[in-house]
Amino acid sequence: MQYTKYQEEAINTIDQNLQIIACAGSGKTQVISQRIVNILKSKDDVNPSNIIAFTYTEKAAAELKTRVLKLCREQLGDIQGLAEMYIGTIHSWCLQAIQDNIYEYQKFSVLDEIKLKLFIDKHYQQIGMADVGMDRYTDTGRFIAIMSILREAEITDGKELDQEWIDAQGKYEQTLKSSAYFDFTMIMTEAILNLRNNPDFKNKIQEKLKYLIVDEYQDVNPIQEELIFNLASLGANICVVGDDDQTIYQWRGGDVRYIQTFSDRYPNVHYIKLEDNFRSTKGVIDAALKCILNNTDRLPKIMNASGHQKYDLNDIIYNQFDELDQENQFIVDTIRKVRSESEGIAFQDKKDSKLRGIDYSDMVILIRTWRKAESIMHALQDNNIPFVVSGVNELFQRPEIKAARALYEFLSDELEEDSLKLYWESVSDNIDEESLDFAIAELAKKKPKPKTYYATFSIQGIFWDFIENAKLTEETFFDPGHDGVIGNEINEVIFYNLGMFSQMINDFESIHFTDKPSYRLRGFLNFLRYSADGYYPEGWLNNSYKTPNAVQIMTIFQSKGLEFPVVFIPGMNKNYLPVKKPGGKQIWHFIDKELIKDQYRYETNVEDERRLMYVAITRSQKYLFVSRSKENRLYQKESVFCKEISNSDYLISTTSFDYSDKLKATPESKKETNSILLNFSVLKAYFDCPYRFKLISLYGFNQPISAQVGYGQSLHNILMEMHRRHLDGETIDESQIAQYVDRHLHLPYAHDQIFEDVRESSIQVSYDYLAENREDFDSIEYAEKEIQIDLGDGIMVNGRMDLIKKKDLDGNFITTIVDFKSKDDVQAREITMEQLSMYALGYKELTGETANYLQIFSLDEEQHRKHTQPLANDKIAEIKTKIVSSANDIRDNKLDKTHDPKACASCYQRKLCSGAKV
DNA sequence: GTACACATCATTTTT
DNA sequence: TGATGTGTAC
Repeated sequence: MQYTKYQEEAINTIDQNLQIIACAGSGKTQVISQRIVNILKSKDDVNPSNIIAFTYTEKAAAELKTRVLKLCREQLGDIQGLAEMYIGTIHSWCLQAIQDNIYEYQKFSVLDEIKLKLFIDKHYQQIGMADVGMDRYTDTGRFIAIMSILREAEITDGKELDQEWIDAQGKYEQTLKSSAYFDFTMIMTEAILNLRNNPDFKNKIQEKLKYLIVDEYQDVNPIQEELIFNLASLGANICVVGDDDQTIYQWRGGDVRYIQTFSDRYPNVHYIKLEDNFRSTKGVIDAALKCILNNTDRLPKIMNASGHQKYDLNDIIYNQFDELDQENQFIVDTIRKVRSESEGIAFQDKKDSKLRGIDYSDMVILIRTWRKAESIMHALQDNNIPFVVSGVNELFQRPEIKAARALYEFLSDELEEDSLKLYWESVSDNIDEESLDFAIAELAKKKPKPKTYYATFSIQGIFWDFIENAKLTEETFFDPGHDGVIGNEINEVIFYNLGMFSQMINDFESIHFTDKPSYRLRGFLNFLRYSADGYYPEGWLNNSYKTPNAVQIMTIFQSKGLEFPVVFIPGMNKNYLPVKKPGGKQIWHFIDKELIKDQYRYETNVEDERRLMYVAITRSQKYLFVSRSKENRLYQKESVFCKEISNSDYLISTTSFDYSDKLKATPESKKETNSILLNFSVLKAYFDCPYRFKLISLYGFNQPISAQVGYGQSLHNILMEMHRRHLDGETIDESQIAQYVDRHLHLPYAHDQIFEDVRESSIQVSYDYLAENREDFDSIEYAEKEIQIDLGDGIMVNGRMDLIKKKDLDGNFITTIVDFKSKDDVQAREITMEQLSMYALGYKELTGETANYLQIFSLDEEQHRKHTQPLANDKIAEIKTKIVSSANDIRDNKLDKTHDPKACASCYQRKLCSGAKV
């Protein structure tokens, strides 16, 4: 790999703080990755665990990780402990840090937006929403927004928050904490608080951290900057990378100023600009610059066209039409010109790669708002151009979702039996009538009575039973006459959507499981009507790891970081980009605008929107088609950005251009392998049965919640504290056990009596464990150790080992990997052993050593048993091969049924499966 | 050219 | 609920 002078300089600046301004297409990720490898290479006292790299999304993290690991393998060979390098989001680092170091937080889980909304509505009074004059349900979203702004933003100097809001904030956090929940903000505030006030915590972080790298630094908000500043203050070298022209997350409080003033706030900063764009032609770059130069608030910089892509006439076109249909027709015609039936325009991905014909998946249509997508989708569909869209939320229009909802309307007597039957018959003609009648009859028996015990009523269980009784499987919905959307058969789409419905039930019941059944049922229907609608995406893109060969339609936001040979930016009208402010109730109706420092950042302004336009244009490697037409009343006039880019000499208006004399080649999708990140439990499901994996991981069918949920995890946490404290040099004795149990035992769905019983038995189990194993404690090497395996080719597996023991038998070290099970399950033993041999592989990556024994330790109250097996010599190589081939099958969507009676017998998902053999 | 009434339309999304 | 476009009156 050839680096430019400035890239080289960035890679080699490792003893000084570093700020990199990286323009679009400047090879940023490659530079960061190479710099990390360079640190490991040239610093003898630095190992992977000394490095933390923050990215903004999980996806970006996976990409960076893959790149770093690849370079490490190439340049450093077999290096141990790479898993201990942190590459991930700020949030997950914080969560990991506090859960790893503060025992109380191990039982906590994080509420995502929809569950948080359910939780707040449930605890409306207690949580303080009523006190600030907000209405239940209708204002919840705004309450959430205010809670995050109050805690993530800064308060204007000299202003003070009203007491009622301070109280509400306190109540809100207290209520969440008492149920062992975090919201996204608390993860960060807790980490910062502990860095400041908890010396043990601070020391543990400080001991390790030597290099901190922050990608996408331009999008950092005040609380994140505070965390970064605190971490850097521990004495770490800090490197930030970003482009102030690509700040597009201001609605999260992202503040360009942090990157603009970095060197004022951090000492000894070396400043490097990467101004070579290797992605796009001179024409694309010129158009982008003509636009972004109108922003006043930016760091001075240039952008050179330094790549191999060459501008040709008619590459960049801007057209205006009178009618929307004409505009869409232009898009269709252009797609056909670029890629016709058998040939595509020749394109060269890299300087030295061979020519290939542009294919559908090389083209993207970028939109600012989702309402723009519909007419384009129709035009493409009518012209048989394959396309994929992600983020359309019309799920509740789908017949299978209406039918699933009807089950519960029937249960709560809002719907007649005949109507319910009609709903299901409209999903597919193939449903067996007799089975359907039977399923409905069984369903009718489950109507909740006033005294039904909550734990015997399960919305999820009812759903699964209905599917089983009605004999609904993926095959049922097969319909050769009915086209699914590209890449997916219609039956896959329907089953995916039913899986999404299962997800909705799970989200709801995870908050409301202990509600009285009749009340819970009503609540669920309201949830579907008022909250869930519009929140869950329709399933025709995300149900596979495979990217289909199709034109992609996505928002400009989603396109950040991607590149395409061909980019369309349609609908370029005033009020669309820059977007018009929406009406309706705003959070500023409830809190004083003046209160929040730089409040304007949370509202979009023209410069923010211009940055979006800039991001959109710079996605293109060569072809760029901007267009507009008069739509409805709001969209009559041309966007100001069109006038700006029209100043570029490279931009032409024409509909009669011709690509026929261009060099052609056979269409061929870009070869790129998506990184695939698996964990051990997902892989375990795959080993059992690939189709089971599909139902769980791709379709999202969730098993019903039970009153005992949490017991196994609690036991793990209790033992972990014992082991960890022993490792820290403390003496563990029986007198502490009750304390550990009370700290960790968390059964969110158990009533008082069950809780007491489980508490008693947990104490007993822990007591016995300690008595029987104390002697062994000195041989503990790790307790709850995160491991990660990199199998190359973008395949990564991660997981946690419960316990590693290393015994010194007179100079011979015997290593045993232990997995705790709360129940002795004879059937699952074999599969658990397989899981343990995966851990052995992880252990080898971590330490370079091969474990000797694998042990399953069952913590059954009646009989605590150990099953120990030696690790066979060839087992590690064997399991490695097995994981790689599994990962490749997952990538190719080869997820067939096992038909193995043994696997089917212990599979809960068999209720949804046509191939189950028991 | 401007003031005003009235009709029309209505974001993005990550953790 | 609020911003914008259109039509009308002056």
